[in-house]
Amino acid sequence: MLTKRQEEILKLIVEEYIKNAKPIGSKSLCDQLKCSSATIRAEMNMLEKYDLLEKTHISSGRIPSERGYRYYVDNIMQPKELSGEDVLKLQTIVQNKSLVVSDVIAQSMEIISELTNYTAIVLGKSSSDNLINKVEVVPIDSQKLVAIIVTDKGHVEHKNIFIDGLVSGAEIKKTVDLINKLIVGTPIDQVSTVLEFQVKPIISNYVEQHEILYNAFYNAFSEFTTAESVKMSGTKNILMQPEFNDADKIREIVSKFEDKDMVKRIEEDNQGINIYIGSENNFDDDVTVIKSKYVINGEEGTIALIGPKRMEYDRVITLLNYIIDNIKT
Amino acid sequence: MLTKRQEEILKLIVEEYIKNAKPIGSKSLCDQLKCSSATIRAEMNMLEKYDLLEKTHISSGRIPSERGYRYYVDNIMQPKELSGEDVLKLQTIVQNKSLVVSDVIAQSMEIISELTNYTAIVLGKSSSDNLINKVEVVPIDSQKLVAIIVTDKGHVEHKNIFIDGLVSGAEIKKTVDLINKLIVGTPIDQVSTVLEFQVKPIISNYVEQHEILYNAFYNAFSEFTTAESVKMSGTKNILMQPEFNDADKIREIVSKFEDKDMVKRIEEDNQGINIYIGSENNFDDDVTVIKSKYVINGEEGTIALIGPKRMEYDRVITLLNYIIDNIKT
DNA sequence: TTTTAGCACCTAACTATTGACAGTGCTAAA
DNA sequence: TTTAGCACTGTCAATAGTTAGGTGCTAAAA
Repeated sequence: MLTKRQEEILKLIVEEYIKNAKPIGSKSLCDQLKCSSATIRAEMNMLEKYDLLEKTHISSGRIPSERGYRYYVDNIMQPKELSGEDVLKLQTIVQNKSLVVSDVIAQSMEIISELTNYTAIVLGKSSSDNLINKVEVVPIDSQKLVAIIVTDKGHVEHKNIFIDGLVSGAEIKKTVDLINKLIVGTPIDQVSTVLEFQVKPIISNYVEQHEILYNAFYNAFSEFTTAESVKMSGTKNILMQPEFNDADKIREIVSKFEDKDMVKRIEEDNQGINIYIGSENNFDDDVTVIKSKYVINGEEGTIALIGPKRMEYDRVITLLNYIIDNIKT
Repeated sequence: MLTKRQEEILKLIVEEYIKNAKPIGSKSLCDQLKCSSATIRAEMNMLEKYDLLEKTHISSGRIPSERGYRYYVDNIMQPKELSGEDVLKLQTIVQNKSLVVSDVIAQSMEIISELTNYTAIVLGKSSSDNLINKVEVVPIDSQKLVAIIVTDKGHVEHKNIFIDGLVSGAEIKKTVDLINKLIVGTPIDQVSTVLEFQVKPIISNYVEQHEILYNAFYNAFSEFTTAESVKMSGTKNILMQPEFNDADKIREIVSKFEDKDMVKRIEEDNQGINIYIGSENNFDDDVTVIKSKYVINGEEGTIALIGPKRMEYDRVITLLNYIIDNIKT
């Protein structure tokens, strides 16, 4: 158990380090704690024993360890009031009624990325709550079609279909009508099931070249469900942080950002704001990932901010909460 | 005018430097030129006077200057045969019939980016050759619609429409039918003209709340034409080059890549493969941009590769030419 | 028992200094 | 015209010295 004073010292060190990214020496805390540097050094020593502080070298000032940040986040940090400026910028997005939910989220995260100078990520997932509202097929030429699916939440996805053989327009239209009749109202992740168990058994009764057509549509539609969107903004921001002042480290992070599989590992399962400091996250040991799943009115996905471990935790949490709380259509 | 031997020396230096990014000393060329290092030094001295070679410091070996690369590209370089491996990888994309032209280009450039380790950019522009094939509007709720435009070339774009007022579904449908009747076959960049001069004058005859509806659709559709796509692949590749072994330079380039306005400056007006070495391009003085406009079957845009100034010019030109020549639907 | 002053000690970061190395330009001879 | 020889130059890496900002420990003070 930490004493009051130890907590106070930890708090001061974490907050100072978040501001300046420079190790904090004992002398600089004398004023605020009204005691000598020797006393503070003794306390720092204890905090280092508890693995809450670290030194960069044997005679350097202290910086928070991962556990130190964790303790700060769990026990010391106070929720922060949003500054008027921050609210103002977010409000204009959040209250813009002509945007669909997914755009509100994407644009809000862009703003937050600018406000905080961290990197924002939005992982969108077509929720199973999205029901097919309409399927439209537009012929391009004799062998190519464009299939468009619109969901009840306003999602639009399209896919090119290549018909491997000669099929008349009338046959295609019959197929589309059949699919439309059976598929409207289906959750987007069950489209291929409906195709297989409802469309397939009866398509041969109505359509001549049913095999070619069924296969073409099945291939196209089976991929709708897996479509996940990844939107990033401010990728450069985190690279500007002084802790990444190294060509190879920057390259490493840029590579990870470019690797969509790596970015998708950010995906979050738990509700609420979750914080993964350094090795706690599965993206990069030198960053903190703070993220939240959202399920808003049928939209589902993850919003995340990636910053240095010395992130402005209180501010970021408040900003993310503002979004989660205020985007409800 | 350069002598045969001077050209030979320039050629060797450029090609060697492209391979290894290390300054070339006079001694290393003795074998290939069958003369002493002193002779070569004298020639190098001439080439430096002509501003074709540079030294990194007073007693270093030589590297090509921008003019040196330019001379090499214009006068020395020989077109390169495509290696079997390169062709193989590109063929599978180029010959994939189920892809629309824009996807073939995007995917080919991805491959080229991997093959060369440079950064590939595809700037797509909805060409005025794209004609509206179909306009579809799907209602989401009482105030939101999704409008979808499909062109005859298979482009799909969608836009959310927010109706600022209470309008019945029947009125909306009347509007859409009217628009559809008048707009099909219109070049995509003239949609707003058609709306203004053909739809606006008569919409009041058919639709009750014509002002609200006209404005909503006009706002949505006027933005279709400006939609330009920017696709990049292998952004990290160029950062891996040894000449960018500096945190700040990497940050600068990443920032430029993230700035879409900056990337759009890559856009090319001229036909054919064009090469902009260092300060010749308007993106970054330390890179070479090699690019070409393409107009293929109604698709229009720019493909570009960004690499270090010591780019494998011959190989890149051949690769880009392969794409331009082989993608014709 | 807690706090403090004082001191020995530590490391990073900066500044020279040095020698080896790889290259140059110039000159005089081939 | 070419070449060998030589003086010269900048980079790089290793080494040493200095300073600044910090520490831990101890013995005395509160």
